[in-house]
Amino acid sequence: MSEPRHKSIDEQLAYIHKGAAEIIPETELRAKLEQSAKSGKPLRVYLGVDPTAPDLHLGHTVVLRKLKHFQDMGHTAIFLIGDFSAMIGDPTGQSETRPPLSREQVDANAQTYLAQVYKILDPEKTEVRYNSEWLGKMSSYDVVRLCGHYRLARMLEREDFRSRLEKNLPISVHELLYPLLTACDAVELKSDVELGATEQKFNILVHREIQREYGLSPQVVFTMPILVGLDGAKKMSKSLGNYVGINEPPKDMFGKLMSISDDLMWSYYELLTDFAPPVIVRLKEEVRTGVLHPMDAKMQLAHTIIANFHGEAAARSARDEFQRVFRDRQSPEDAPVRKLPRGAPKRLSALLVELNLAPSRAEAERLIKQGGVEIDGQRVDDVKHEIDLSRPGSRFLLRAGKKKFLRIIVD
RNA sequence: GGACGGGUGGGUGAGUGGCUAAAACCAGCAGACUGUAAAUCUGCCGCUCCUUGCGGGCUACGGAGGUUCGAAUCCUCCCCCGUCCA
Repeated sequence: MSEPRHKSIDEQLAYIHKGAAEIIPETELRAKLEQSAKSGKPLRVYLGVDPTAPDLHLGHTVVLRKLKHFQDMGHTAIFLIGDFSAMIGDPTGQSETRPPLSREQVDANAQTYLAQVYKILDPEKTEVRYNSEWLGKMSSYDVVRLCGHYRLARMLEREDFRSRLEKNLPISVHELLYPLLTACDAVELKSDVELGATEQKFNILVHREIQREYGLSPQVVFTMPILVGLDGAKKMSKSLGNYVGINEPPKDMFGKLMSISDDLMWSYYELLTDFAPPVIVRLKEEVRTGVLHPMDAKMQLAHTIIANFHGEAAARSARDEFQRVFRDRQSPEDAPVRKLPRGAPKRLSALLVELNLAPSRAEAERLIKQGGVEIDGQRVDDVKHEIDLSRPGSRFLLRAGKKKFLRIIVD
């Protein structure tokens, strides 16, 4: 471990502050930073995740990026994989007990998870832990003791529980255990700061209190806002389909990012880029006064985010491609290629389903009828249209809807 | 354990024997307009077959049986959720 080059406390705080939703208590963070500077002992900062959704999207990166900020300043970033707590599942309103993940599943998930996380964090400097390490060893006696440290009334203060009680929705007892068990992580890790999205605030606060119960110096609660998804309304999530995956091809990322609303772009600037706050303010002002076209601001945003994950060159080519296809209305240069076996003519609608461009024949036909399908730039709205698959080597460009292109080659 | 209320399409939620593939709203999709933005307008929105027609078939209102020419709607049993009482 090389000696970290500490910035001044004020500089650190300013850097850390960007995008933060809440820091509780703020004064304690400063005190801890000062203490750390004095003793040369880095702060222990952790982020806990359930390894249940191994495909990361930009929403996950908000908090990861914050963890990286701490790491960049020489503090210890701890990435905690909640392999044990995942089987309880964080209360979500429809919570069910999930079957425990097998060791193999956990390992596999953790590997794909980490591979993605390391696109942001420095693998050399990241401490990775699994909470089955200690939670798996607890006896029921330990659990009872743990529960003794917290009151039901406090537990029911949680917004999610309260609203479910009000709405007469079910709350399972095991859900109450989630914040308590994960508190053991904070105790075990002796963390100074715990990061999380705002929806984790309650849990992290419980962790803080339990740490105190166990005689530790309580951690600082550090929350980041939830990233709003592409629809501009709901939280970014895979199930809502309003997400940008960090492993997606640069071109897809570009298209998706360009489709966000102008208003939303600013929170993306704040939460997904390292642009300094004053720079963002200036951009915003330029757009407001008409000096900068909002689309150009958005392109810069998309470019910056993509460069983070795929590098500068890929970002640039995604941008060029975007302009070619959507501004200049030319066909995409490198649409994904699909080979089809030679054979009898096939209905276009059947082909769309076969190629996963439509979920069902009915929808494929609808798409065609409504003029959403093009072959080599020509709209095809005849439901009965058949595709000739008899000549080997023949090729055409198929477009289904706004964004989906496939280059078809007959084998 | 008892009393009562409830379980409808991706979501909210109408519907109490046929006119209901099931109102309405939201979400979603396509087209127009654009900056592949937002807003707006138009259309679509269970699956499937073909002769693409206000066409045929199949599946669908927690589950399983039953009554009926006909059931999301009535009956029986079961499962699940909530409230109150203990």
